[in-house]
Amino acid sequence: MATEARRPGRPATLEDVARVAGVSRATASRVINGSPTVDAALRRKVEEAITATSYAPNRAARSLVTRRTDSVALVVSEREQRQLATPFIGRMFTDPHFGRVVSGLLQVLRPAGMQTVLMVADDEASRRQVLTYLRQGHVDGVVLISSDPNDPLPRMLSETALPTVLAGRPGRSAVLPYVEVDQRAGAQLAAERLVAQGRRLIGTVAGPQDMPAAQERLEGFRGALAALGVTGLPWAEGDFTRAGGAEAMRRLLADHPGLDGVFVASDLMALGAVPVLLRAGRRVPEDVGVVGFDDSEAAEASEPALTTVRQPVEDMACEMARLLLRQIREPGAAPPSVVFRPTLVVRDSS
Amino acid sequence: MATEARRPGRPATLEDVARVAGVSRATASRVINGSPTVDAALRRKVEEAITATSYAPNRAARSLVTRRTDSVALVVSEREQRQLATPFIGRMFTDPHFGRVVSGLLQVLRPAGMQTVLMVADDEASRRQVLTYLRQGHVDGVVLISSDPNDPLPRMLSETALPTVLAGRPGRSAVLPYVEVDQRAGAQLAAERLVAQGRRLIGTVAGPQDMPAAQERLEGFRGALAALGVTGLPWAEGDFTRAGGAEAMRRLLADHPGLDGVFVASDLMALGAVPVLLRAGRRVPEDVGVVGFDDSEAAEASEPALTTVRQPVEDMACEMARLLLRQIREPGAAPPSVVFRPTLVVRDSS
DNA sequence: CGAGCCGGAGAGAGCGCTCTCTCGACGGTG
DNA sequence: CACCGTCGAGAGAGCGCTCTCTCCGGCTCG
Repeated sequence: MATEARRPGRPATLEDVARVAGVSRATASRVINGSPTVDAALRRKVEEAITATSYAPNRAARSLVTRRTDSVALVVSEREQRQLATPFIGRMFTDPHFGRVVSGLLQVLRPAGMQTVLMVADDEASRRQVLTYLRQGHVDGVVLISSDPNDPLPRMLSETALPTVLAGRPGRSAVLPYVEVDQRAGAQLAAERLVAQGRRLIGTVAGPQDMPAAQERLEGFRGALAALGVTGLPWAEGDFTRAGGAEAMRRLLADHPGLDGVFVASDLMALGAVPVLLRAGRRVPEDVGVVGFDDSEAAEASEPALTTVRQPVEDMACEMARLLLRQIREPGAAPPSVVFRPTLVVRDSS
Repeated sequence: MATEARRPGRPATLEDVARVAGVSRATASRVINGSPTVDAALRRKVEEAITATSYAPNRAARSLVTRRTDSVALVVSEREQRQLATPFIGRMFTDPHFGRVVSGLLQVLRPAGMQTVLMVADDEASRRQVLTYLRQGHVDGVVLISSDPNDPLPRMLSETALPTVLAGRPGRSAVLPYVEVDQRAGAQLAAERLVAQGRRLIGTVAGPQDMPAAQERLEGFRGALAALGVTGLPWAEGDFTRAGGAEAMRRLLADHPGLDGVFVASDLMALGAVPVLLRAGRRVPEDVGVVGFDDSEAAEASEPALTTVRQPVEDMACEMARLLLRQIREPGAAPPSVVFRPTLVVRDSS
């Protein structure tokens, strides 16, 4: 169209829009930012000009003056992977759980017009780099997913004034809002299920005991069993991987061959643990009942389908995004953390 | 430190650095951007000032004048998911394959100082939104991962001048560079393996035949078998999901109970197909050999461990990032597409 | 010894936008 | 009829940076 491309090859600017609409730049800006003090006729003209020039605001220019960027960082913080030969970045990315979190976040961030910048911190250097980036005001807020309980990033972030939300309670104390599932309540659901089925020789494959979530699942499970009159909980520690779950199950079974029920603190570990039981000649659920944790996709696909404690991961991620947006819009008071109630999903394994 | 924070609460600017170093803004800028025409003594002073003020350049301001943003978009384009009750964004995120791609991309982008912005296009509106964003110059380049062969986005992107790389060959013709594995060669590896084991009643669970990759795997497999003297390939179409693989396997087995070998066009489908065979009383690999495609993590974990055609996903993603960076640095000529050679990973299933 | 050259540094414009300040027009009031 | 308040619109500064242009001083060369 004739009105377009005053300067060849460059996208239209507000100046162009104003000229086409026959108004000042300020008025065009008012229309774009929804100011109420614009005459209806002029507003129409500006809107037409915007269409005619296919104008879209330059975020860099806007951000320069407003000090907002309309984007947030999704920071994935991982334990350093020194032992790997190939420099493999972001092992967490291949975890479907992570994908569910991303999906939930985008569900809220996208309609809010927020862009999401993906960053990984997996060693001292990258952590510094990420922090510098964040501190420099390139994003309005941060969602931090950390798999390392000793991660210094939460504390470092809490020292900046940057709005931040954590996925899960941080290992070290940091006064940042987080979103998490009630681990103890989840463990209690598992305990109640197994006991209700008449199982009494119950063990658990726990997660790494330096992670708060894993600790709470173990303690919560032990406490719930005790409340139900079952004491003396045998357990083995896995590392939240499939292989780790298998290994822990093997140890547990060797020490306690009479087990008739197992709470495995993650579905992924359960996926490793169940075959160990089967190969040892135990039928699941007839001989040994198994309850997992997460309700990941793997739970449904496993053989037999896994009875498991469901975390509403997507909902939790949505809530994280909402908490973050609230902090961004109302600076100052950090919103309270949110703890979700887990539910039990009964399938075949118990 | 005393020299910091000339203006309270705001990060240091180039002006601050210059003042602290006792030079002009221009010289400070030269040092930061590595201009060679700076006296060594001044350079030192500026570098000290940078440290003292913990200065980091404001990207918005820089981008405003350079028209570069030092960030690229990772656009995930998916078929519209109307049928879902909950607005579930980005089902692809939960696919470990996607995570591997992200990991590979970051491996190259991060050292290059490029930020990665995550975007999803899953319907007409979001596609337009994404395109507007991209066209406005908010990113220097685009990596497009599309699961929809009829996706209009590649064509739309090729009409912009924006550097772009596609993951996989696009369904519709678009003159954009892509990175992909040689599908036919992969299918040939599978055919050779099965035939070498003396199998002759060979079928295949193919992928959706509107996807080029799935087509080529089927045709490549058929062609390779023919070259080996095996003709008349029975096949069933799956949708690249686990359940779809199981369903297709069931149909295939019902029509051809005498099968002694199956090429399943993705590991995920194989994960569904193998249990169908086992439940039908076929031993794997004794009665029926199974070869998958992808060498996903699932392949190793499956029971029996899956013999599969390996795609070097991370390497391919690295290459995508490199192609993109090259386009960004040398505008004009789009680099050629790159096709990777697959390899066969022999495990237990065939 | 003076003209020309060149390396190195500073001055200053301007990228596209927002937002304050100013101004004009209009209508209601004393 | 003069005054004031209000509403809508424009003028213009300035966000932090890059980059061209200009200038200065020291060197080489005729």
